[in-house]
Amino acid sequence: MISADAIRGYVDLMLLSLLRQRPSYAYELAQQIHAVTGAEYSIKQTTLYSAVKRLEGASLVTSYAGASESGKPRTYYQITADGLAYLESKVAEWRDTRSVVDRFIEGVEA
Amino acid sequence: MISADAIRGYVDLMLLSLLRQRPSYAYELAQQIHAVTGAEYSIKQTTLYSAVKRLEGASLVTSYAGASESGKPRTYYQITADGLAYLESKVAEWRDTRSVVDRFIEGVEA
DNA sequence: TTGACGTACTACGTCACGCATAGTACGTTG
DNA sequence: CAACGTACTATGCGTGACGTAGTACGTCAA
Repeated sequence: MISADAIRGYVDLMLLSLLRQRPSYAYELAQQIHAVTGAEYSIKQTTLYSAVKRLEGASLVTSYAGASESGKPRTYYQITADGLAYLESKVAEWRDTRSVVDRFIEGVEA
Repeated sequence: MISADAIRGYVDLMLLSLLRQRPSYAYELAQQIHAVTGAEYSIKQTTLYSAVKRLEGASLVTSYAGASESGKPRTYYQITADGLAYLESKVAEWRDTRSVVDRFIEGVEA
């Protein structure tokens, strides 16, 4: 199980990387995160909705109303060119961070 | 340059992994972090002091007064058995998180 | 002698993010 | 007709890294 603290700062990266594949809606994004992490992390509803709003506010995604198979219509999110660029910069930063943290834990048994 | 957001949650891990080698004091820890990260991350004084206090409060490190070559005496920090165990669990969590994030960014150019 | 510099801290406040808690609302299905 | 899954919104909290600021001590150069 991955804690919220451990994943903090990478929710946006996860969401944008999923939206890079194709437009999606909140509920599906949550399911995909659950699946991709092998159930090690389940994003909370509030986290997810506030994250997509944040992304939309920053023009990294745009939203449009789409039909749902059942119930209320859903809001689909689509990555923008800015969002893609942001994703790429975050990925670069992630790779830097990863190599730095790895350098510290060399030799630590776990 | 690694942002504070990217490193957030891993400062304790960095500090404990340094203290695993040998006892040290705040200023030296800051210098080591600067060096190990290749100057990509410089921990701020306030961050560092609040972090070691947090670690001490959680009994993950203990402190003792030691002489300094110049100026005021310094506080040395030493990792405890609990601290070592905590470090190992954090390393395990880091490895999980790392593999999860990597899974998301597969195929993203940076 | 003074003042810049490096070292060694402390106090206080700010901000963002992930989450807890709670509630609304709609449609299908048993 | 109630339970369930889906599709959200509102409010507030805790934590951690940081900004800003100040104290204090010693050395060294001008």
